Amino acid sequence: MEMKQLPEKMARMTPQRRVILEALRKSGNHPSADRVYELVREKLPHVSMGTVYRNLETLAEAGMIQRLELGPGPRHYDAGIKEHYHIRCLQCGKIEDTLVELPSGLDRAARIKTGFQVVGHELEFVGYCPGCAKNIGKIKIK
Amino acid sequence: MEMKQLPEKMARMTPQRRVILEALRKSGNHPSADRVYELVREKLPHVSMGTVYRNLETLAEAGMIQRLELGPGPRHYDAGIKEHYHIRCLQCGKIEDTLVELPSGLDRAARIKTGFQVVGHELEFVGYCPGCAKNIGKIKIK
DNA sequence: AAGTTACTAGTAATCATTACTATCTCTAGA
DNA sequence: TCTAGAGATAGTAATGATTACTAGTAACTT
Ligand SMILES: [Mn+2]
Ligand SMILES: [Mn+2]
Ligand SMILES: [Zn+2]
Ligand SMILES: [Zn+2]
Repeated sequence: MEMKQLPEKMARMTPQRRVILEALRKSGNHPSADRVYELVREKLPHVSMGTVYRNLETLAEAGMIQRLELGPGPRHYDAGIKEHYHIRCLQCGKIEDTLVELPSGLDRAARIKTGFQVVGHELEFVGYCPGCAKNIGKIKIK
Repeated sequence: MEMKQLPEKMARMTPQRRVILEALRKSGNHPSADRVYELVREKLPHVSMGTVYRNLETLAEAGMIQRLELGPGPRHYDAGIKEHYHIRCLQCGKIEDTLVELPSGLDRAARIKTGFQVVGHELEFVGYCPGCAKNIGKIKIK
């Protein structure tokens, strides 16, 4: 009897995959792949960068983590999977959750305006985190 | 007597810069740098990729065009500078304007929730364009 | 146990972007 | 008008992030 326990495209929960998922969950914030790599290496010194990328991809594909594709620079990952938005500091790059709500009919409005079959949306706020904000103006930007 | 006619950081309107701006404006859609490069080369066969990147950056910095940093893949540019949102086709990558409105207090709400000094936000819808939507399901995705 | 598939480490390759360098061009005085 | 910068350019090298490839290992199926 065959039964599919793990999501599509993820046949096995390997040690590497498990540690990568753990690392992301414990990190608290929204690390990029190479930050996850650093964390994972503490447990698995021989892990390869490719394995980290591949598994972050696989986990995201399976809906167990979220990819954050917005903004410039490297991609970031999020252990939180329920929809929520983020704010990014233009100075230091920090990414934090932003618990604001959007009107529910938004995607429907987009479908009506564009004729696209709308799957969803991505939203990111940008600004300066408290720490950086207090220094803006004091520091000369280059 | 010194007088600054052009926006900060853009001292001169060179032929290359002008053609790049023209190309973006005439393109209608939301090209990436290397699409702009193709278009510009029709007028200036000897233009270099670096010039295209540098000037798109400069023009954006000067507020004459908009950079679209959303989603995966290369950066895109937009001759339209008033705030509006976009939708991206997950199949073919096409980017179109989406004329929906967001509640006005949104950035303020984000500031209150996060303590960040909020500069603005970026929003992108994702889905399937009419052309691609009608083929989804018919085609085997690899 | 054997065959099959998923996965991994290590490395090479690719893609998008930025940096560097020598040369050119414009412009503001002298 | 001449000239010294500053600004810009073409061409190329370098970088950063990600993906692809390869040969070997581990796990599942029968
Ligand atoms: Mn989050
Ligand atoms: Mn637009
Ligand atoms: Zn900051
Ligand atoms: Zn499409």
